[in-house]
Amino acid sequence: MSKRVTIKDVAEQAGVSVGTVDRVIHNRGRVSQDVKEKILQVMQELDFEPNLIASTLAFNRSINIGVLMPTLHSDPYWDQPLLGMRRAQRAVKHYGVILCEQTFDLFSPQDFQNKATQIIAQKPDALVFPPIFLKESLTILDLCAQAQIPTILINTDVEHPHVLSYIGQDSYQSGVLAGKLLHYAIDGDGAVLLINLDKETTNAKHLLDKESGLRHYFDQNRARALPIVRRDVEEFDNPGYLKKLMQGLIQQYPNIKAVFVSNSRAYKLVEAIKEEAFADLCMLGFDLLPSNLHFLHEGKIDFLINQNAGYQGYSAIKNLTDYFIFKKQLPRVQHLPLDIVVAENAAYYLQRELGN
Amino acid sequence: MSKRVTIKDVAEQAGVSVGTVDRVIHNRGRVSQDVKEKILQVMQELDFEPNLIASTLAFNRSINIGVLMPTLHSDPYWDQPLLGMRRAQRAVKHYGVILCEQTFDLFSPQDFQNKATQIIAQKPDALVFPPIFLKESLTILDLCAQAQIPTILINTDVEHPHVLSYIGQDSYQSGVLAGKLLHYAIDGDGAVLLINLDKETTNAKHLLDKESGLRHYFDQNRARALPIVRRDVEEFDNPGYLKKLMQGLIQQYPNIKAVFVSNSRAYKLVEAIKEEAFADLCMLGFDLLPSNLHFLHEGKIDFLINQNAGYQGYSAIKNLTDYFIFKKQLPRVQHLPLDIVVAENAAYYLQRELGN
DNA sequence: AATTTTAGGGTGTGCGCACACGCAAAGGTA
DNA sequence: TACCTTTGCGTGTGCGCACACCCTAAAATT
Repeated sequence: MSKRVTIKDVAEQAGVSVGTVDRVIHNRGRVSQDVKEKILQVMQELDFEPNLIASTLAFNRSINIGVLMPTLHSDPYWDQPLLGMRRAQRAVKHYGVILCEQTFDLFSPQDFQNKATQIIAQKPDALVFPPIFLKESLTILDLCAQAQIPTILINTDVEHPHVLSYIGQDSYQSGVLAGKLLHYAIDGDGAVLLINLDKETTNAKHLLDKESGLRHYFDQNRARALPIVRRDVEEFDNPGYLKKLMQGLIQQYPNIKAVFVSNSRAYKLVEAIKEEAFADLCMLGFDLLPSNLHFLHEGKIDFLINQNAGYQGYSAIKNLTDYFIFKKQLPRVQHLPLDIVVAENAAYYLQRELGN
Repeated sequence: MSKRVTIKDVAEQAGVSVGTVDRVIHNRGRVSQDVKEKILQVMQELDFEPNLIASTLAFNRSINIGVLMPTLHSDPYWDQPLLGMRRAQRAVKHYGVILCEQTFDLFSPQDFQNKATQIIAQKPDALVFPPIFLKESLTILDLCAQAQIPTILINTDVEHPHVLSYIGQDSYQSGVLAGKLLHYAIDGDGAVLLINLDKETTNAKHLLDKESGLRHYFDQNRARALPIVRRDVEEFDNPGYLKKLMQGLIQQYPNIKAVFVSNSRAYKLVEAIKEEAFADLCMLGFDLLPSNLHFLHEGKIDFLINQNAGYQGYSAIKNLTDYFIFKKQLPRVQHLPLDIVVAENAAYYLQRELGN
């Protein structure tokens, strides 16, 4: 039960008062050099570790975390990180962590910038956001640097000296992994259709990275390299269009055996073509959206790579708590696992995204 | 910044003192029925939530968690949960969580029982152990029930009314999942070798469950069902024996195309046969041991199913902290994800097992 | 009727730390 | 010499809660 060392013990041992020890701990000055050294030495000897529980209680301030995310329910993927953050907030609210949420239109860079400016004006203790729009995000990061607001990025990384930490997937490696899975799924040869269901306006860097990764995998494995057909589709909300596109592609490239949907919208493609004769293509997509899981269990989707969208948000808030309360250093980059999800192991991951 | 509601607020609002409110919160009696109801009502109205930080500080007691595990370094698999527990302890030590470790000989039921009795005699606040030996474990669980020591099981579940929670893999489902992976890996037909590298003395229930799962998968998918050849090998530490065994099996069943090693010892088999001509078999094993990872990256092992051994331990300690400090209910069964690990996504999982 | 018991409730202290404030001595200025 | 400023350090209070202890009046016992 060896009692823990307190600052009182340190004070006695060093022959000073607790106030002086406290000043040394917080570098608040008003201590002579020799007394300071003596105290530091005693802390070493006694292996003093401050009681963070008592510290948090006495500190008695709340930590306001600014959160800038796409509007809830505008896109099923983007709900997950926000919900993850709220779960995390519930878990650490005892430490006084509060979220200041601000949402923006997923397809409007202007709105993004406006809302970001608004939230910075509130002077939060930290800021979390996904840098969906590259140019605007750099501007915002400059503002944060100026206002000295530590910033965590999720989903997409951006090079900027002020970024405290990036939490998210390794897009390139997820492409490599997809290559491996397609490699297993396609017996013999065939072609792969790579399809980007996204609008031009959004930052597409992570999509390009995935493509590079996929190509890299096949380049490294010449023996079983597969030709890649690529299409970018902005009209992903138009099933008729998707259907015709696919019919045309299958006719043009009859050896297409697998489809790689580079983001979370695989279900949109499946919905559009599920009645077609060629619907038994091997299908690989991303993320555990309800619609994707539905088709995974139906056998219409073979693999989902889980980018842990919910956990990204959860982790961002937890990390900031560690940073502020427990004074932990954060690594510049935190790549989350790329989970290979098939029907047989989906339940566990889903539970993790929702619960906890 | 809406100030949080404290018990003082509740007391004032209800027209009583904080001591009375405190008695109601902890059900310590000495409060008349109507006053109690009044206070409960006020707590509802004000949405009072106790400040767990202050509560923990005032409580000022340590929580001793008894940990009963196989001796460190006797088996690489069994190191992981123990190390995970130590990591968790470091993360929650502020709450006064202390581990009382006791280790036993992995192959001696008698030693297990002795050490368990010893640790219970120390009256810990909770106990965590893997019920490796079924009969002895039931006895221990009876003792725990009698001494009112909440108990968490890891790695293997056991039916017993006193078990607070089981944290570990779903063995059956991991067999099913293995079936799916072998299904993908084997083009056309072939046979699967199922090999148990374990001693009879250890509880083999989870191995049987894995086999059932595997067979179930093939039964459900008649179209691509594969015949299964099964062997139990106790001499897994004898490479020469393993080599001869495999040579004989390949000769007898030339259509064996894949090997399913039902536990973490796949590396022992690979080491024994890596020079052989038939070493390009599809190999599936369990767990991220350094040796397994080595062969995964070398291409000698195709898939590892990660049972999250380290996280099991980590999670057990975290759960008990939640249980004691945050008064959370624990689910009776907590199945951890069955991660499909290939060379391309191994790094992330390894990081999680070590760091965090 | 006198005494003990008990129900019902209040008060005070401490958990370990953060921080404002007080206070003396040393140094500086008029 | 009288008066301010700075340096260096101690003291006291509060964070919200847990719990031991104290107090009063009513009920039970003798």
